[in-house]
This record gives sequence, structure tokens and C-alpha cells, in this order.
Amino acid sequence: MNIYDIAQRAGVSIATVSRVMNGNSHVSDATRKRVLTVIEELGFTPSVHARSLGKGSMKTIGVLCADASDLFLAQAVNHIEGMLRLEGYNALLCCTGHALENKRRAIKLLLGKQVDALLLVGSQFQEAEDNRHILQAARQVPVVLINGTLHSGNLACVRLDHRLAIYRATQKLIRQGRKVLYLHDSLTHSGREKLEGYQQAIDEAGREPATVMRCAREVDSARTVSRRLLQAMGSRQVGVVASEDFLAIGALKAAKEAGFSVPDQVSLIGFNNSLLCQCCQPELSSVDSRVQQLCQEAVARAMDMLAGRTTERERILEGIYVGRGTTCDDKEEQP
Amino acid sequence: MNIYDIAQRAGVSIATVSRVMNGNSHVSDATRKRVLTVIEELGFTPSVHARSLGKGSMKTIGVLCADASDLFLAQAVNHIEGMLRLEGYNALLCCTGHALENKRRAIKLLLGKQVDALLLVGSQFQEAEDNRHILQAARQVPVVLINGTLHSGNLACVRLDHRLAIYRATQKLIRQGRKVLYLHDSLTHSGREKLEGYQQAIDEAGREPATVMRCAREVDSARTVSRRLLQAMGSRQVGVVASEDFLAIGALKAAKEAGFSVPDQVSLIGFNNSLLCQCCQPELSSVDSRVQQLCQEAVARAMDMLAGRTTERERILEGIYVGRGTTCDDKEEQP
DNA sequence: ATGAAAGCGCTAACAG
DNA sequence: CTGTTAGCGCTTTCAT
Repeated sequence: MNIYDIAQRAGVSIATVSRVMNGNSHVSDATRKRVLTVIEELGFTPSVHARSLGKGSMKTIGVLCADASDLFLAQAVNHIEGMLRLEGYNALLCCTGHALENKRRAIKLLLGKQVDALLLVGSQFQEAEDNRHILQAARQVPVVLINGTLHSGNLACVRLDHRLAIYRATQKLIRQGRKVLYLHDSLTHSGREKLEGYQQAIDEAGREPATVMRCAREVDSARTVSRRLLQAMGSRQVGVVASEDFLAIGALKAAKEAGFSVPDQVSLIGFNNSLLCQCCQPELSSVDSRVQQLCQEAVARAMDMLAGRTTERERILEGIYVGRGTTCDDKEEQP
Repeated sequence: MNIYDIAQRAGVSIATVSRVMNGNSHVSDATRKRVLTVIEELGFTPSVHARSLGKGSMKTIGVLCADASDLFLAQAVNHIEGMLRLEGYNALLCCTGHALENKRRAIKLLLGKQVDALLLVGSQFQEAEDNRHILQAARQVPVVLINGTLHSGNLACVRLDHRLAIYRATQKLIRQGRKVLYLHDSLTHSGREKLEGYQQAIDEAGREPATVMRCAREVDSARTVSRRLLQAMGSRQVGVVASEDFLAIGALKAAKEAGFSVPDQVSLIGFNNSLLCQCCQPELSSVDSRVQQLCQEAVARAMDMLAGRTTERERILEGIYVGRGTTCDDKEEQP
């Protein structure tokens, strides 16, 4: 069934049917009603393929993320998809994994599908050396990076200030007179920024050297690594800042197992303010990474660019500290 | 740039170019090579729009889930997308939320986009009364349900036996002489099945009445609700079976706060074997819901149907019990 | 093995 | 306000 069938049954031309479907143009009320009735009766749905061919747009946006099962990215994908749909776009999803080559391939694939724009979610898309594939993509369609930084026309960035967030978290613990350790599992772009934040806070305090613990991307690895270091701390008051909630939880377990009191002797701050924070005891203090706002801003930027509007090229949000049971927070220092 | 440009530069007709691009037909090696060279040189990518129009397929599959930020669904989406891509398909994602009307709308939307098939992930798509929209969809494209049951041509189901899984978990705790409570937050299709499993185990034991606790979809709600009931248990040995890991964790917190020893006095089993299980102390025993296998089977069914092959219409997997610190597991009773 | 030409279903510019 | 018609870029017979 196609537009011709409708036209025939309604006794009009295909152009009129097309006009009715596209809502806008000048069509008499009588005709419109007649056409709509026929469309309804026959349960007609216009072919997106044909429409796309004619207009060159499929009303579809490519959404890329390294791993849609990651807590943060999953939330992001969920928000983004919903917002895009409200704007009349669909999300074509690609979970690329972490290998550069696959990310490249995925971008190419989506461009081949002629998506109207590209949304790269997560700092995993910010490569250390070579981001040509992204810049290249931006020459074909608008591109928005969430938690990445790249400067180019037709490209917007929305990100959290990871450096600042970790800087503040570290500072908070240092001010309590603690020896502060930093626990992380990878040096993606934001991973590097976070580390910088920690380092900066340590340097500014100027009291003791940085102590960075690196572990695998598992709770248990964080636990093992932390145990070793905590044991070496003796009776010192310690603070642990982690680049992800689940790492902090690993450290928390280590601390409890080693008999330290939390939050007095050992105090911990995670990152992302995820569901996990409520699953441990005491509950984990964390930095909210503002997924929803990031996504909202990102979608807004994309829409701006698609509409040819000028838009902010770089938007930076601040993380929000959320105090729970693993830290000793004075009321007055709460935001 | 289009196929005509290539044809011209290569000194052949567009038909030949088309043949070369589609790999197959009879083209002389010389011609093929020449055309390929030109395509390469000009960096030509054929238009999916045009191709779709011609062939009526976009090599795209609609993936529906209620909430992509749900731990289970997020993993499912991630696996599905990857597998589909390996099969040469892209995933058009729709996170519908839980309202029936939105699910309907999303299905319609995707069909309108002329996806080649539909994958409905999660028992949220199994409505209690009215599933006509799904059956209707199955008349247009192959449909696969993950964790749903519906019988119709052009429709396949892949699901976990939720009833059996909870039945066994409950039985396990009953055999330890415990009074077993069931904790859940909603009665979706699988929610109902789980409840049945619990009820059946209780009935078969014939010792005491069922005790079902219902709470909101939050750790804290589970905690509050559990606390009340646990306090009423006195010195009785208690078992808690929960429909989701995070509910079990809520109950675990309540038990610890009330001073019960875990797993001796209070023993708990969650559901999904998610990341959360490792975040609490003791770690949570749980039933693995086999996301990956479910997805694998589902994609396989979809491919079968798309290829016109006959395929299993209903595939049922069994949950796998994973013992951790919240249960007293004898070695020999482990599977 | 290759080319010519007829669609695929819709949009949009142009005529009336 | 409505109809005619020429694309959109590719696939696919049907000839040759």
C-alpha cells in the first residue's frame, strides 16, 4: 500500500496526500478530512525509506558508547534515547567496546547509514593522540561529545569538570588531616583529569606525596590493592578517593576487613553517585556525575546544530558532592 | 557523489557498478577491478536510503526495552547490539518506560521506520490482558520476546524459567528449616511467575503460610519493609528470597541493623546475580538470570526468522544459583 | 558480461 | 487549493 492507493481512494492526487501527511501546506478542510479518513481506514504508514531518499534525512541519530552495560553509560543511553525521541529522532545505538579500531568502524558504519548526527557518550571517545576520525565525522554531520573535549566546527562538547570534582573531594579529606590515597582503574581522558585533580590537591597541601593505587576494573581487585596499602598506614587517619563507586566499595571492604573504623579511621569518596552507593555499609559518599544534565545539554546542542542555530561549543558542568556514611561531613561544609 | 559518477569515471553503466558493489553477479575481473579502483579513489559510499527504498530493508532491527538503565536490561541491550552488528544489523533503540500506551507507540514508530524485525526485551512487554499490538506487529515483521510468552506465527520467545528459579531458591532455604519470606516490588509477567514459584515451594512444604512483602523499587523501601517483618520473627531462623538483588540488599541491611547474624539467623537470596552482589557484606547469594545466553538465543531466533528458516518458537533456560556469603551452602548441594 | 530502463514511494517545485 | 511531474540513488529485470 502506498501513497497512490490513498490518493485514488480519496479521489485526490498524491501531492495532496503528501501535504496532508506533512501537516502543513494549504489543503481544504474537507479534503484533509477525507484523506485522513482513508489513511486511517487503510491503516497506511508512509515509507520512511522513500521519504528519507527524497529528503536526505532519516530522523535518526547515531549514539555511540563503549559499553551500554556500564552504570553511567546505561543511564546516559536511556536518557538520551528518550530525549531524542521527544525531539522526533530515533537512536541508532553502537556499543563499540574500547578498541580504537572498533570505534572508528562504528562511526563509519553510522555515517554510512546516513544518520543526521552523532552523539559520542563517554570520555572513552577522547583518544590521547589521534581523534581524526571524529573530526572527519564532524565534517559530514553535527557531532556532540559527552565528557570529551575537541575543538572543531560542527562539533560541541558537554562535560563534567572531572579534575575539579576530584580536586575538591581530595581537598575535603586532606582538610580532615588525613593521608589521602587515590584509587583508579584506567587512564581514559577523564581518568587522566581526575588524577590531575588529585595530584593538584596533594601538591597544594604540600604535606605528603601522592599515593596512587591502580587496579583492575573489579571490586575485588580494588579490595586486594587497597588492603595492602591500608595495612601499611598503621594508625594514620586515611582518606580514599576513587575514580568510580565500585572501586571505593572494594576499598571499603578492605578497610572493614582490616578492622579500621569507617568513616573515622578510613574515610572514602566514590564517583558517579550510582546505585551502588546505597548497597554497601556504611553507604558510600560520592560525587554525582550529573548524567541527566549532561545528556540534556548534549541533546540540546545537537538539536541546535541540526537546526543550523549557533550553539555553545563547550559546556562544562560541576560534579556535586553527595555525603553519606563513609565520610565525616560537618553540616556547614555541605553545599 | 552517486553511482552515476562512478559509472562515468569507470566507463561502465550504473548497473555494472551496482553489481560490483553487491559482490555477486557476473562481472569480468577487469571491469570489477576498474570499478573498485574508482570507488576507492573517490571514497564513494552508496546511499542506504536509496538502497533501502529499492530493497525494502534497512538492515536495522528495533530493540525495545522499558528502561535501558536497569542493570539487567542494560546488559541485555549491550549484548544484543553487539551480536546484531556482527550479523550485519544495526539496533534502533527505544526505551519505552512502563506505560502501555508508550510501548504501543514505540512499536508503531519502529514499524514505521521499517525495521526488519523487533526484539522486545524484558517481561515488561508481556501485558496481562492485551498483547494485540505485539501480535499485530508480528504480522509485519519477525518478533522475538525475551522473558515473555506469546504464541503466534512469526514470533519466538526466549525466556528464563522464573518460576522454577524462585521455587528452587525458596526450597533451598526451607530445607534449612527456615521460615521463608518473599520480597518483591512489582507484578510484571515474570514477577507473577516468581511469586508462583515461591508460593509453590511454600505450599509443598506445607509447614507455614506464605509471607509476601511488597515494597517500592528502592533499596531503602525494601529495608524499611523488611525491618518490620524481621523484628516480628523473634529468634526464628529466617530466609528471604527477593525478586531482585537490590531488594535483597535492602533486606540484608535491615537484618544487620536489627542485629541478626547473616547467614545464620537470616539468610538471603537475590535475583539477577548483578554487580550489586559484590557490593554488600556479606556478599549476596543470587540467581543468575543468564542475560547473555538469553540474548544470544534471541538474536539467533531473529536471524532464523529473517532468513526464512524454521526456528524454535519457545526456548526456556534455567536460572543458575550462585552461592555467596548470605547463605549457608553445603558443598555437596552446590550444582 | 554489460547496458537500458523501469520502478521503489515520496517530496517539492511549478502550473494552473 | 490542487494536480503534474521531475527527481532522490539504487536494484533489478530484460535485452543484447
